[in-house]
Amino acid sequence: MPELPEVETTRRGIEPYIVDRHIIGAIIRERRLRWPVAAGLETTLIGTRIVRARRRAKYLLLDCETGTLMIHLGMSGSLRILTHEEPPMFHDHIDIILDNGHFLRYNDPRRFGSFHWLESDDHPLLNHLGPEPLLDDFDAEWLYQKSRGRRSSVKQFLMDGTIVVGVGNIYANEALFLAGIRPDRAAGRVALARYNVLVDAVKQILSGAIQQGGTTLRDFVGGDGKPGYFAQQLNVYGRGGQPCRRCESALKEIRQNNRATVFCPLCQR
DNA sequence: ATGACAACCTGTGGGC
DNA sequence: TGCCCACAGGTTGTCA
Repeated sequence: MPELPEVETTRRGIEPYIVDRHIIGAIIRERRLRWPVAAGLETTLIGTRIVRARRRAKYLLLDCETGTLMIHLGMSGSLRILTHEEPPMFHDHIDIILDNGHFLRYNDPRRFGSFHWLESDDHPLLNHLGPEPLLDDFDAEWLYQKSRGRRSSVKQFLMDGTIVVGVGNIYANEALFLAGIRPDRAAGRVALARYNVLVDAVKQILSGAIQQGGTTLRDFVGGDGKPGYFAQQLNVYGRGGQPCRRCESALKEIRQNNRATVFCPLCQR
């Protein structure tokens, strides 16, 4: 479920509890995630110290003295801090035990997430990622240049991780609404000036969602176990058939590449 | 190179 | 109440 704001919320939530802590143990109850968890990971982690918690795209990168633990939350993953030991609940697949008695606990019903240990700063999964949407190298010129000749929709283009990372289904819908662009318009037929508006919309939506602690639809919780509050500010996602907040006409819901798309046929062109 | 689609999973909600 | 189907916040790999 997590998109970039939810991953960033998680990172900020766990960071103060894990940075500068030594890992004294790890319990892996279920190794069958998106990719199988490496057999020796428990041993690899023991004794190392976490020096920093970074994010790249939707990956959490826990830099340790001896390497980097790369975590993806998939569709249904969450991480939280336990201040004391608690019996594992259903789908609590991984615990990382810290030297202050705290636990970092990973829960993931659908098991689309992943845990990788990186010896260097480099992994194939990180190699072909596009720019971070909140940094300056994500701009209209980049989108414009990458989109020329593309016949697929601008929404699909925006959700392509080689173009820009971190924009999932919710925020793609929201950003396109804010920018006034129809999601089913061909990416190659959006003018540079409109990509300028879209870039601003993406940045605005994502930073707003981070400020609100992410979007909780049914079960997302940040590192502190609390839900996010951005759902109340969604303009289109999950509102098919309901009135547009801007012009009151009925929002249209369609399906693009098997994902729900909602837009206002009047406000978005 | 691009694009469409299946695949990996479990849980939930709606319709009947 | 219960069953079945569609759908859910992601991403990769395969095939045309």
